[in-house]
Amino acid sequence: MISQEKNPGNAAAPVVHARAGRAHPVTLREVAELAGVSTATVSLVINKKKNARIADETRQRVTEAIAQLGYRPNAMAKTLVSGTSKFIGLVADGVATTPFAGQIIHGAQDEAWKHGYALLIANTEGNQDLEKDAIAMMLEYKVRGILYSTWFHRPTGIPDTLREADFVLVNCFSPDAGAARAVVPDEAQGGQSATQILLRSGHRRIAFINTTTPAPAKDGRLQGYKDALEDAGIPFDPDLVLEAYPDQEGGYGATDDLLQLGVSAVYCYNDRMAMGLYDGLRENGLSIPEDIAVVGFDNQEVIAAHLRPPLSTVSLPHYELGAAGVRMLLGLDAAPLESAVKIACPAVERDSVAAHSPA
Amino acid sequence: MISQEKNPGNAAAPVVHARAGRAHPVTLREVAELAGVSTATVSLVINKKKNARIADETRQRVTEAIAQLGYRPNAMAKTLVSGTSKFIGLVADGVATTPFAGQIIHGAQDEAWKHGYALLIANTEGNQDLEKDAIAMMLEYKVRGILYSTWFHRPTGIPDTLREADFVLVNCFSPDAGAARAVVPDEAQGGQSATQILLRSGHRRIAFINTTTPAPAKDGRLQGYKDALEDAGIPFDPDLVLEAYPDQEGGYGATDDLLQLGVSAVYCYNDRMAMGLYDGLRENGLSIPEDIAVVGFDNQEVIAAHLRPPLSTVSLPHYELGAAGVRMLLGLDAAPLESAVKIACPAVERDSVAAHSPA
DNA sequence: CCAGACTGTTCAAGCGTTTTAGCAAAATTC
DNA sequence: GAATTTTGCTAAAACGCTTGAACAGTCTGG
Repeated sequence: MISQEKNPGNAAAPVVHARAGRAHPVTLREVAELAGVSTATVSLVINKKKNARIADETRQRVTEAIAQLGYRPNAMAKTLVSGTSKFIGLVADGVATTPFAGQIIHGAQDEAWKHGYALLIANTEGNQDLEKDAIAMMLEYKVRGILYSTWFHRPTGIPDTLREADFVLVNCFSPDAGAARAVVPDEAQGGQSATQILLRSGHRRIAFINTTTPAPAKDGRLQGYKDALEDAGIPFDPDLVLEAYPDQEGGYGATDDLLQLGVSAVYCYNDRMAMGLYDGLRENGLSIPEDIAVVGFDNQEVIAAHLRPPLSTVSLPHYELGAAGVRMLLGLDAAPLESAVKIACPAVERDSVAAHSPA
Repeated sequence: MISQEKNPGNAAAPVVHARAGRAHPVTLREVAELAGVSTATVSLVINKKKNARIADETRQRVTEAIAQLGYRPNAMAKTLVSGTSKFIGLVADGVATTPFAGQIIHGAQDEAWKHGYALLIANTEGNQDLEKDAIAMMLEYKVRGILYSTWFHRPTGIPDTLREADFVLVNCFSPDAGAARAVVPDEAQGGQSATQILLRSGHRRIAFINTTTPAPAKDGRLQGYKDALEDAGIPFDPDLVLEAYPDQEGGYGATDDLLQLGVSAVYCYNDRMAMGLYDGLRENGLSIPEDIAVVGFDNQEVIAAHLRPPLSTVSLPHYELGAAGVRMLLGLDAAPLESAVKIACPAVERDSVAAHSPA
């Protein structure tokens, strides 16, 4: 029963070069002939048109012919007729390159698929020419629309050619409001959630190590921190906000300054920083969360879930961004032109913050 | 100069819903009419056919008409005529989900693009039905071929429908040799390189913490370790090989056993394990690389490059796998059917192994 | 038993290209 | 100056499918 049936009559055939023997792909006409009907009828059967009146017996015959011949519709021909394909383009400046941003692809893919669309992706690495070519290609393939995405949340220009298609910005937005539909993560809410994890655990004096790199995330995450403090009735103290380069080294390097602050908890701009900080804290003989509680941001699985102790953080909703982008493109979600739609960054609590430990 | 020109005559037009005003995409015929020639001529000009004899003046006129109308060829129509599209399908069981495996997409994309092909991707999460649909879709779109890839190196079955296309296995292979072209990482060479990093640094007694999970990587990486030792004239000692679950917790958990061994260096099955081991070692007051040298495997950037100290490791060549897969598919690289082509896993030396420190 | 309404199916035009064969005019040859 | 070649361009078929109009039959109701 070793899937032999597929290749009937190949007794002791020599190793037929992998590519099966479909010299001439089966067409509608051939199916029609075998079933003894017109191509129109076959088409009607295949597409299950509701207004089509087809005798059961005929339908049966056609179905059999299709199976027997192993017929596959030619999507290109279909598209030619209909004018638009079942493709959604995804041009990215580096989602494939970046570990977690890949989830944008994943989310977009799943959602697109759900609605019968396939993803056509192009990774441009920020190369403008490549980008232009990629968009042109997508246009030529008559994509339903294009998702223009960036690997980190930022403002972006909109290539002229992009305007020729229906498009949505994902994880980025146009500086001139009203210029384009867009979906981005809600940095402020995320920052607020992160801070609240600490607040809920009883901490009152909380440091924030922000990034040195200017970006919507820098402002948003800080704003969220302020919002959370305000809600808790704690005055914002600018001295508790440090800045460092947003990677492990930056976090590690901020250790000393942080320790000067006399805080019981710290919220880091991202998980990588937190990872570096773990090392710094440990070197100072401090333990997490007993001596100091830590939360990160991004929820970079490979890191956050496996640090010792596992890091409480807030998720950058890449998957959702991709999915929402598709829904927006297809007009399933509301898509205000005035401003970007914000997707929540849900908190992910792990063990770097004690259940309840007033300082 | 704010990219206004594109939409001429829109004085104070109301917010025209994003989608530009291309009611009827420009066709070849329209270009032909404007240029005062036949569609055949326009086609000839566009495709720069070498045998085509076109007067410079005509060519000029056509080119202008194209520019003026903003004509874009309809790729679907083209494909209909030619029979195959400029698509290469990539079906993956989880490359988008997995951080670094995303590089397979990236490599495939770049290489495909280089040859004028675009990537059509489908992430199936291992779902067989989805996979079948994905392949069917690709077949319907007349892809040039399909790359069938897995997120970790493993043997795989070949879906029947896949056989209808030209295909190459990427990061996986068929258990029945000779059944399919495939490209995989050279685990043994990688393991050997990893071990050699340690050997070169003067270590003689080297432990290997292998994974508990059966996989080609498990066997290959062990084999490489043995090979390296043999080359160095060091007898293989099975007692120096431990096993643990291949993540941070596994590495951490292996610390005690490792310390019993009295080795000066350890080679971990992967970077995540090494990361956990770092913690375990540190807790025992040991420092890396002074007290014990460590090398990992995979070169998971986010981790390896940013541990303290940065981890020496060996790269899993995902990008290359994707690229090689495409080349193989297009017949640019030799593609033996007997066995999978192996791609080297290059060593990446960082600071977790001292330059030269005989135990 | 006939007009009208269904039912089941086919005709044929059209989607936007590519491409081969062929035609008229211009250039070249002898 | 006729014969031949070359040049520049076009007609039209083909690619595989969809779809609205049209056409025979078969039913129904009066």
